[in-house]
Amino acid sequence: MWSVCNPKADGELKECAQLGRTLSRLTLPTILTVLAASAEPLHGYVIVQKAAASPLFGGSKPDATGVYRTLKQMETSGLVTSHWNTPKAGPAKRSFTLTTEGRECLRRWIDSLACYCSVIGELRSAASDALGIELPPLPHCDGHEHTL
Amino acid sequence: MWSVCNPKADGELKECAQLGRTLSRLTLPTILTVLAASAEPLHGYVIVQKAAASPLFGGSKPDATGVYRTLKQMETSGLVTSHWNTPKAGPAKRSFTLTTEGRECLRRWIDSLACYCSVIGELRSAASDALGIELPPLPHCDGHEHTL
DNA sequence: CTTGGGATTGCAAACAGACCACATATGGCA
DNA sequence: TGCCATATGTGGTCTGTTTGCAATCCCAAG
Repeated sequence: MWSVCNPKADGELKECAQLGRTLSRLTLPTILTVLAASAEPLHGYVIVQKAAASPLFGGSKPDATGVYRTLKQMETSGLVTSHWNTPKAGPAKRSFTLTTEGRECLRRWIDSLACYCSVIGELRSAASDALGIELPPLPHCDGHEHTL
Repeated sequence: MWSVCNPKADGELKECAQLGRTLSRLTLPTILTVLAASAEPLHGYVIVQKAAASPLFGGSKPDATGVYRTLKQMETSGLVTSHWNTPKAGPAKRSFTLTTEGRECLRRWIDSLACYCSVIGELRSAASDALGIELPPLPHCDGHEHTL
């Protein structure tokens, strides 16, 4: 059903922890990262493919609608620019390039992500504390071999 | 405006990374943890206070309405039980106790949180990779000294 | 003519978040 | 005595975001 990560069998988790599919606000930094990792401009469709390979989506493609929407919103806020390729052969494609601002934004996201991580980590350790068990080591989250 | 964590000045982050206030799905495990950490049953009002001290909310109280609603939903799904205290003096209070199922659920959440963490960590390292900078060490997230 | 890459819009269900109003109870202050 | 702040619990509404689905369009290859 959802895909962030699945340390246990599907069934066991479904019982209880209702995780969101996408950690719900991480699509944007994922797209930023995909773009930053690429030498050339990419068009939306390719971004969807690449994003699918990211840890966030763990192999299953995110809904293209959402990606296009995010991309548009990113353009209006200046994180990316786009231009149309209208090759003689093939459909028109819109290619997106990261702006300097976009790169800056991603740099900031690195800190934000660290905060997310530490908040979650603190909650996690508080939880195992409260249960009186020792903090289990981070399980190796499989289900997706990440190559962004 | 929001409070998860603020490594930089407010302004700088607001520009770009739109973090949600609550990482949006972590209220439930927070409540579970608060309850698990307490020897006696707690009533809603106290849970709100204690949750406010958790890393998630970083000092600012979550909306009480939401907490009560979550609590109710948790009861119908068997994670907590409640009973009314109607002391001679003082208003009636509803006290919540974690069930075995609730404790089990929290245990599962510990794994889920680990996954969140590792997904975010991977994204973070992919991002700094893509930017060609080295992974900055986790900044110390202040703004709240956590004592759940 | 169907399939598939590529982009976009609209809609609707779902949910989160912030309020507000209400119902009690206690204790303190003027 | 009357008013108010602080506890406590609950219901309702309003607004906004998420998000997935369906439908549309273009073009090319088979």
